[in-house]
Amino acid sequence: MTTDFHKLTIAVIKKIPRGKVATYGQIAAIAGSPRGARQVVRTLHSSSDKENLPWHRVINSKGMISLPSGRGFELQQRLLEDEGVEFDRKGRVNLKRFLWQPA
DNA sequence: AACCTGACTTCGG
DNA sequence: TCCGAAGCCAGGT
Repeated sequence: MTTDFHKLTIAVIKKIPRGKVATYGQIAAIAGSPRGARQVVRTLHSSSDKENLPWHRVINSKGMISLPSGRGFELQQRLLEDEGVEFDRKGRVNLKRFLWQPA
């Protein structure tokens, strides 16, 4: 897939600072497609490794990790905690504090 | 070309 | 705050 959206998405994800998180929809919007959250997912699936993307900093709008337990969930949560991102009792991140605010 | 699927999101009850 | 339904987009079959 070689669309502008794809490239932009990669570029945007690379900018997410350590200790912060971004939502799929947020990234999609910045990349120019407010409704493209699902495309962001594709990009992660296809280029997270080769592009060296901080995929663990991408979570859903509820502030929760979207991966199924046993297939990355634990890893993602650990990586984020290592960067200082906190999870509440129900595994949610306080977006008020950790959401990346490009500005 | 139709149909299915996914690391999503928003909205109403 | 939680749950279900409906909307969305693009790639794979």
